Amino acid sequence: MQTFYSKALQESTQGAALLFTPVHYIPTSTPGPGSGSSPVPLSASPLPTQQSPAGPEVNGSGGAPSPSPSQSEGTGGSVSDWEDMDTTEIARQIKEQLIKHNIGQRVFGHYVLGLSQGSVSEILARPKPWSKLTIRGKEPFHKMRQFLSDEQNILALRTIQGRQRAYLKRRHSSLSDSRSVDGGMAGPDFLQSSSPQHQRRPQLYQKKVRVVLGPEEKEALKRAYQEKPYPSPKTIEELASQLNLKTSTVINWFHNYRSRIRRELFIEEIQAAGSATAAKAGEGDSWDGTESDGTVEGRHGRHRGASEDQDMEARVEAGVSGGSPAQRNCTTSGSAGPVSSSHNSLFGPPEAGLSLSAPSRHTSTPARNPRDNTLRKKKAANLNNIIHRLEKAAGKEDPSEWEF
DNA sequence: TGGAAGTCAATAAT
DNA sequence: ATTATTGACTTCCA
Repeated sequence: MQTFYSKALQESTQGAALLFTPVHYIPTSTPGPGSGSSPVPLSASPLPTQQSPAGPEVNGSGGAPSPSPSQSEGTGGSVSDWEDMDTTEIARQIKEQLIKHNIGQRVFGHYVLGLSQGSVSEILARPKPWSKLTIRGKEPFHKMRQFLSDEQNILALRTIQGRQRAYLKRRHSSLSDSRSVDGGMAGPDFLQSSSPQHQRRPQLYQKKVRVVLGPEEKEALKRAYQEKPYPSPKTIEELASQLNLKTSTVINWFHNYRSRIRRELFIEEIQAAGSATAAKAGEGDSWDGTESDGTVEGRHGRHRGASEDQDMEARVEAGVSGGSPAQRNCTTSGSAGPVSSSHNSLFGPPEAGLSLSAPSRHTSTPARNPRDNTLRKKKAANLNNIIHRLEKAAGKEDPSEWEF
């Protein structure tokens, strides 16, 4: 039924035209390269989400899981918020389809979701539970579900992917000497967000250089985080100067880190909910058992354990198992020492304890007594974090308690 | 003003 | 070539 694009095949010469009209894509900030020549056909192709409240029929073939339409669940009945969705399941099905049909995340993201490849990767690998998503965050899932509802969608997308590859291949071979087929008008818009374009018109804009924090810096930041997930401006300043980073970088790092840890916790929640069994075993303290000890770890071990690489964490964690941000922050913290001390700092005003000092060299020091230390630190850090959130929630935040 | 959520986009890893 | 990671940025909200 609801095909995303109806734009049937096109004539188009260079295969530029597509079956799909990319979902609306509104470049918020950076007028990227070619923004002038409208890189992405901002076709106002109506968001599937918005127009048809995914009626029951959606369930049809794709088999997208769609629970009973339990009218707007809380979020103020916005257009795209009608019913619950099993985000994990949807993500799973999408991944399955993409793999099965050999469709890349970039194409899928561009034409179906209106998102970048990186965003698609995240959404598919770590979908947040529906209840934690904002209206905006739910949109991709609505689109994905709708996408799954009609087999034609995947077929059309496959066609596009095929053309794209063919085009790129052609270009590659015949364009070795920077031809200009692009000159006039960039090739297929699907190239829009890909790097090749940058190479084609390097002049148009300055490629942003990405700051890459070194292992020591990350290490120090994580330690700092462990002591204080919400550092004061003063602390941030100190961190920045000590690490020789811009304060904005430090601020961003904390934002990102907190955010990513939170996401892990969300994910863990649903997993935990899924398997009540584990609950039994773990017992003990709900806070640590639930929050970040087991599941998150496992998850991560699978997802990024390998890539955690460059930090010593990898090694230390190896002894334990995985390496989620959450876990990392706990595991990592201050190498051997902090264990006990970190405990203090967690509940007391640790300004003093904030030691960015020598990032304990990772080269050696594998996990010494990993399990014990890491677990304890993990719990402590986690508790610290949770307490903070509770404090906040309770509206009784006491700066003297949490800020230095 | 600051934090959270959501993304982008550079780039590292596969 | 594709996917995963992650620093930076935008938007929204309290």
